[in-house]
Amino acid sequence: MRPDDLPEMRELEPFKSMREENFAELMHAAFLQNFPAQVQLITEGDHADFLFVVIEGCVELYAQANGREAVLAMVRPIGSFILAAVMKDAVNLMSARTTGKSRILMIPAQNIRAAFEKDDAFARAIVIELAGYFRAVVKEYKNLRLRTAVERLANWLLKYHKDQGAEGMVELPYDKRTLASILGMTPENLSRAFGTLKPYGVSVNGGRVKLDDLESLEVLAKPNVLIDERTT
Amino acid sequence: MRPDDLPEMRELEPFKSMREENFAELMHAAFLQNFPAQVQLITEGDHADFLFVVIEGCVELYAQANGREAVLAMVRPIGSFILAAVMKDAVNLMSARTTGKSRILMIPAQNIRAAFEKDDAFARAIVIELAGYFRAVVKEYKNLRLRTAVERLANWLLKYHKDQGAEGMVELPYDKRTLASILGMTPENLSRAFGTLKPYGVSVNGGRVKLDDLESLEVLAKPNVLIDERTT
DNA sequence: ACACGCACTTGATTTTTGTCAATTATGGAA
DNA sequence: TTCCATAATTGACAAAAATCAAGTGCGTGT
Repeated sequence: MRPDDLPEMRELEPFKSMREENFAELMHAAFLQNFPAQVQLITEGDHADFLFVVIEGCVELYAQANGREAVLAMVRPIGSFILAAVMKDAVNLMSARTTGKSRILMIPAQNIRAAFEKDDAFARAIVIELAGYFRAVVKEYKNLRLRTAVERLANWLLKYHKDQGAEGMVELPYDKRTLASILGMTPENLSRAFGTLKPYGVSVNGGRVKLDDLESLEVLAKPNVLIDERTT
Repeated sequence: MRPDDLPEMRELEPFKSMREENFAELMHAAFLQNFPAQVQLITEGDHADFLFVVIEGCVELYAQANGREAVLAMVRPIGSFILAAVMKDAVNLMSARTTGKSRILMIPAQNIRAAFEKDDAFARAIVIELAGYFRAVVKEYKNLRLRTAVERLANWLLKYHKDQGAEGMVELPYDKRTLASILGMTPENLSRAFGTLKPYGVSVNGGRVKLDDLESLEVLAKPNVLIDERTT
């Protein structure tokens, strides 16, 4: 790949802080691939051979055990995944599949690690990146431990409502079965959770959710910066 | 503090990789404190002013919301906590309290960040440290999402059984209410979970648990390296 | 338009987990 | 030792969530 094919990559942490020559070298080793929907990119337990960067489309990170499956996160442009496994030269803890047509940059793990050894600024940027990832999972964990399913949905709605301009409307970014799994519940339970939120001004119409009474929804949800805030 | 007061600190990642002068400087800025049991060391939401290193004793990391409380982790010698918050110069996502008499090293956050800027090897060691933390939380998250309470207990027993020499006996390292919270259940439920494990050769006597039928316990638990292994 | 498949919903039921209350250990301190 | 506070257990019950089984609705392709 040519280093200037993806100017937005250069703007992305942790690549922003890299020395030009190291960035160029990394990009030369990388592959930019187009994938259709529902392609398995990595499987949990496999060795992490690439760092993945989602340039376009959407990727679902999930895990399986005991006949159960859980969606752990969705990665949208421009976001990377399995950085921790790459840095530790270890196996993936999650699987990944595209949920729609996607354009994905694959950077060989050994090149990432080589750049990490060579480029001090890159190494430091990765610290901040990983610290952010760590804190994001801790928040997800707290969300699951400290809230019921209805509370998780209510807070999810408030968060995405703010993201989407806070105009009394939330557009669901994925289908409901995926949303249910992200929120740690079954699709049936998500339907019912929407039902219990009706008295709080929440009305669903396909992928559109109308929020008519934010005050009472917030009373129910009790949003918490130490769980819901993305940047904190 | 004198740099040679704690030789074991020097052996600990990420301090092992530090240049001698930087380590000495860090240690000079640090405080070694003795705390009795049940002392609140940090509170979630407060700014992270110190990196904590448990030298002796035990510290409980926990979080609260919606009138609920969850123990997220126990830190034993020699382990550190809130590294991510220190690196990001952010607020703590968890609270911490001593569970018994403890000796704790407190290193001012700005000194950690200064050493991080100055010492390239230290910066790189922190990457590995944080990547390990990240993967540990992901495993905890998967444990919670993909297993029932009884399965979590069964796997916890198998893990600690191996830790303690695999001699058919597990000594509980903390009281049962704490263990219950670590496993994401109520104390009442933990009692009942021990009850359901009785047919699988599990018998409890105070803080001692006897495992008489590891084979059938493993059939029930279905241990998974991508959840239960500490190092992977 | 029609039929088909699929996502979603709804209802009935079970399982799992939490809550409340009452007992029963258990481990110091006097 | 006895007493006391606390931890742990047990039972009855309630709530939350999962499961199973129909249904409904909706968009696509023919």
